Amino acid sequence: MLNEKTLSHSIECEDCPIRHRAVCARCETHELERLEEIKYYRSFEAGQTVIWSGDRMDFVGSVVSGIATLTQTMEDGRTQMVGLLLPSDFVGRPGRPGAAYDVVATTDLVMCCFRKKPFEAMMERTPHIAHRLLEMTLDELDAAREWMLVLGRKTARERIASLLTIIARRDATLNMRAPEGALVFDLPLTREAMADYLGLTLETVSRQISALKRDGVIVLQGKRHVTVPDFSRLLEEAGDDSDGGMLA
Amino acid sequence: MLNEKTLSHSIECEDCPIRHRAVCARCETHELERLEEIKYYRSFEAGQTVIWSGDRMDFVGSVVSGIATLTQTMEDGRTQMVGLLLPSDFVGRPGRPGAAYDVVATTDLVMCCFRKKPFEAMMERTPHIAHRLLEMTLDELDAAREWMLVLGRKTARERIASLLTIIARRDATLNMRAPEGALVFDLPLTREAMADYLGLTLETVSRQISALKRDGVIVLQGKRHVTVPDFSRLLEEAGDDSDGGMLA
DNA sequence: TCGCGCATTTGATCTGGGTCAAAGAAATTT
DNA sequence: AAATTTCTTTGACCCAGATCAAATGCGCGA
Repeated sequence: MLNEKTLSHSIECEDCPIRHRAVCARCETHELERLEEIKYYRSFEAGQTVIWSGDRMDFVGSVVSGIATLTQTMEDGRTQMVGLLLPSDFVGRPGRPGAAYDVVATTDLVMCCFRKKPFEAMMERTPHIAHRLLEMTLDELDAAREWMLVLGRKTARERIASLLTIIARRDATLNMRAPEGALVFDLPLTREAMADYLGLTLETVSRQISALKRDGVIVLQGKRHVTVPDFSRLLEEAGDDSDGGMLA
Repeated sequence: MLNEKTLSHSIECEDCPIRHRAVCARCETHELERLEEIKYYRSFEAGQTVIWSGDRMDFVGSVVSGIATLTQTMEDGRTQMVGLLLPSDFVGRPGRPGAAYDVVATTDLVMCCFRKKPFEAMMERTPHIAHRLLEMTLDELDAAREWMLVLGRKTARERIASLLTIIARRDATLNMRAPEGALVFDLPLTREAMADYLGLTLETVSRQISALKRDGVIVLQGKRHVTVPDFSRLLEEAGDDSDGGMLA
């Protein structure tokens, strides 16, 4: 979540449309130049694999634009998405040699990367970076555990609503509220990708989205553009009555 | 996992049967005394709640003996375990005011705690502590994501086998191998607690354990004492052919 | 504009695991 | 040792979601 505290501890990256959440600009300004030295950009097309699970990973970085997914695959082909990477999200495991999951670009993707060795060296010298990373990793851990509840105990309908909730909360166009406090956003995932995230089949995803549409919880224009007329209703459907600070 | 690297970066705590994994004794020995000053022990009986989700949490610490669980509960009573705390596991969220989950002792439990404020202050001064905590949090994140695959895609039988695999790998008596490379351990959880971890009902857990017994994958003496005659067979049943370093 | 490929929807049927119910088996208390 | 409670197993039945199959867009290049 891009809250005030997060932003105040971010690097200002004049090239990127987002601010890196990994390091602290305010406290360690003198480190900025060194970070700039080891920074580079990588672009990927939709569907391209950024890195395969188990491969050596010699960079860390953050998503500048586009969407990527972290997925695990079993030998027989069953796959489970274990993370959704949106702009400003961090990728990489400082101190770990290899990638633990497949990282796949689901839309065209731009990443801002830092070479890993120098980044880790800088982390050694700059306590705030380690603290910032710890903070971010705790956030990811919370998100993963929240998702364990979704996967372990929620019904298909609740899972869809939970996913819509997450996307609504994180989508940038969320600022653009329609009248009456409605939320408008685009689904960044195919039905199949949603199914992989939700532990369902794509048919079930499609059916439940149709059901939510039929029941007036959401309105669909086309297949991807979603309007949520009443967000608290959606939260209720998600089986989660904490509004997470979205509403007053 | 208690590997060599982990132990070398642990505090030697002469009172505890385990070594704290939170901080680095080798590099920052001068900090040991300060840690000792803010250290205290807490005991809990089986079934007792250590802390409720949302409550203010003024300590961090690690499990000395016994087992605790992290659980999330929905308003209607559905619960999902999101973490299993075994001896040497760390509890607490440095930098976060409250507990995110219910922590419940499932057996009699002893914890070695540090008051949070001074611990955090020490973390500020001692880079290795932040690094160690980052490392541990990355481990927990991996475990949580691994479990997302279990909850999202595995069958009931595979889930049971996955849980047995985890317990077998972590149980101390694992060193005590029976002849022929068999593994012997005790289940530290009731059928209901297993169900909460696995996203199943206790009846399904019971049935699948019976099935694994019938098929010779495991042998049960009583309800809790388990012998695994062939660990690679168990891994196969878990749908996970990486042996995680257990076997040569 | 047509036609091809892909994403999505919808239908029909099947099944793994949930639900409800009851009967053991241990552990604990009296 | 008998009684009570708690944990576990097993059975019968049901249903949410999977599977298999077909139709319906929808976008894009020729």
